[in-house]
Amino acid sequence: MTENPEQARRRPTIDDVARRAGVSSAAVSFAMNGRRGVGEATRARILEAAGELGWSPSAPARALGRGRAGAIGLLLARPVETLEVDPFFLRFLAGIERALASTDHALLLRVLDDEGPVDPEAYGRLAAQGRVDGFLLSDVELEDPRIDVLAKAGLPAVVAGRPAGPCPFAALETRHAEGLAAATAHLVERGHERIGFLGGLERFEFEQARLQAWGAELGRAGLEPGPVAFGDPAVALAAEPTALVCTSDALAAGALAEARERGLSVPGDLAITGFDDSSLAALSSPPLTSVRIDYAQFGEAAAAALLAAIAEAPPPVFEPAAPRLIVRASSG
Amino acid sequence: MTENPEQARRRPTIDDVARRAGVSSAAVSFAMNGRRGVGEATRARILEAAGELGWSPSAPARALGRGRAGAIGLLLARPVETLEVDPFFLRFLAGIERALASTDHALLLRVLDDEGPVDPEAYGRLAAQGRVDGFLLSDVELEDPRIDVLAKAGLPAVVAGRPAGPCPFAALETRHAEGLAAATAHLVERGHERIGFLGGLERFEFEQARLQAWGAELGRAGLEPGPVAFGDPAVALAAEPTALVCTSDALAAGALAEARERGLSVPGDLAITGFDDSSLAALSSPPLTSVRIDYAQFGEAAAAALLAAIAEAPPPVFEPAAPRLIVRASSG
DNA sequence: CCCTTGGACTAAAGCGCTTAAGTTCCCGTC
DNA sequence: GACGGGAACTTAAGCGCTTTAGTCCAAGGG
Repeated sequence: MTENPEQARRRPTIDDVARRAGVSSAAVSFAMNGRRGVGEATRARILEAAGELGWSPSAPARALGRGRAGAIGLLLARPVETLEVDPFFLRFLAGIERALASTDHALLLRVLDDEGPVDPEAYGRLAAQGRVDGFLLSDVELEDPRIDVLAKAGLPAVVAGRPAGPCPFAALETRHAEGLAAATAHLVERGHERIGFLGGLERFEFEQARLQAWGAELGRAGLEPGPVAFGDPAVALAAEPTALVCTSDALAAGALAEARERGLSVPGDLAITGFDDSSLAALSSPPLTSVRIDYAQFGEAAAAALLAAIAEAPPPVFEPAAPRLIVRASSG
Repeated sequence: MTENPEQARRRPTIDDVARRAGVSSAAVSFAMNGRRGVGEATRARILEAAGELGWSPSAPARALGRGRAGAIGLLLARPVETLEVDPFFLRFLAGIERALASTDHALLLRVLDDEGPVDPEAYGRLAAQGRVDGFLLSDVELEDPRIDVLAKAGLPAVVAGRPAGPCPFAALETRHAEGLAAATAHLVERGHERIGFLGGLERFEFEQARLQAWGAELGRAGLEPGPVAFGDPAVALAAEPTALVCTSDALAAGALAEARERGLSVPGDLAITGFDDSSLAALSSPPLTSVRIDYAQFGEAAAAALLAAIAEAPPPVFEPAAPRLIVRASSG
């Protein structure tokens, strides 16, 4: 039966390839994994046989054999509406893919649509099932429970952001805070003296980092800190700043709408800067001054770092690109 | 060695659970898969043992044993900038996750950042590696090469959209065209007689479907078709329509900017409708009339259909929600 | 009382790889 | 000319499940 050459179409296995190349299956395995122990000619013959049969090693079998899933996990816990507005995620994702493309790791994505903090269970399950070899963490919160959960899971992880507490994993960060400082400095340069800050969700570490950057920049300029608000443009405008630094374009667009409602002209009565240079920035009116961070590079670096950690190799260095301030009409 | 109770911490296996529950590993397998052949009491004992050990079946081992990956694949081939602007993808994704959450299938995501059509290779590779049990196809193009590739791969697939050619897979579609017709009808009602159409990429089937819906609606109203353009708002405005139906909010925002440049007031000189009700719609000025399609429901249904196909079960019925026209200032 | 039947469970053979531990064979060495 | 050593392969034992083919036993039927 199993030797029947007329067997039904099934996926070829390593043995089919071995037979066709006239070697043992171990030789095929060696050849496919670039290990030494196979001669040049033999290797070529094996690869040719594999090509002719259209064979690729079975990922599950491989995973089982070497105890590695060959995949990494990314869990997102923001509500969809937030993801939609925020270009971070997709750019970061594109970067991850770029890093993964050269290896043959896959990306397991899980979008947890819940409100509130991530269900740490979800990580544990994926880890317990051996579906992934490691995790990428983004949207780090100040008190992030996921870090503990992952530490217990025994899998490597890489944090995209700067964890507040002690953290056993490698962490990468962009120069986003510097970008926010640049936006603030830009407004100072324009002569503003009452510059407010409008952030998103207070619990995210990056919001806090940006708040600090804003404060520090004002300090450097010898200015009093302006009003600070999170989430609500109305609150931000209530204190009547002459300029407002926002941590996302969506917030800035919200502030724009609020300003319009109050009869304030932008940038005349109120200068506004956004963040991330999303499509909103160029298309809103007036177009928003914004800051562009290379999140794709960030994603690529984070994935590369994770792959290195999985391979127990030294982590690659990450040189985050400088943020770019893109000045448009909203800041005068 | 292997019986050493003080062995190093490693993930528990089915045998550990079996031993603890005092049964064979087969019984554990049966219990975990809800098959008959284990008594109620035994089943409970097994589940308890599994819980105590924190054991979940290994996904790779399972995949190998049953010849199923336990994962589905979604490949995206739009350039990132497009994905960013278009809320379809994330909403669709959220829906998929909703469907997957109850089963224990994982989602393998691949973002192909290339320009141009999808590299069909990418599908083949994932299939050949046995990483996925089926595919979800979106962004169907008129002449879509992926359908042939997938048909050859021998894996089930579900098409989110309406394939133009013959297609061996189940296909689902929303009532988006109806939504575009509603937007058109809305403009007709407002008294417009010269209503243009501005689409995105001509090669997508859904753009064509919307173009047709627009044309049909105008016909129904006894109006001549207005100017048609793809991609470029400037072209759309050159023919001086009094109203413009756009197939995305980003296009509509572009048209808005173009109108402003030409000194046209919106909606006074030109009424504009967008599509998808993205964050852009509410935040641009004037806010955009738009159409909301329940893409999350769509994603959920598509994933459910795929899971059914994989299980060789009859496909669930999909009752696409009615599109909702959201009228805002841009249409008068 | 024997035989069938079916439910509860076990033994063991895969699934398609990887890899530790050989086995050959050849080459260089003293 | 025997011998050590290394490159090129092979053998076979896993990896952790699923599943087929039993085994065993109690209950029911004749």
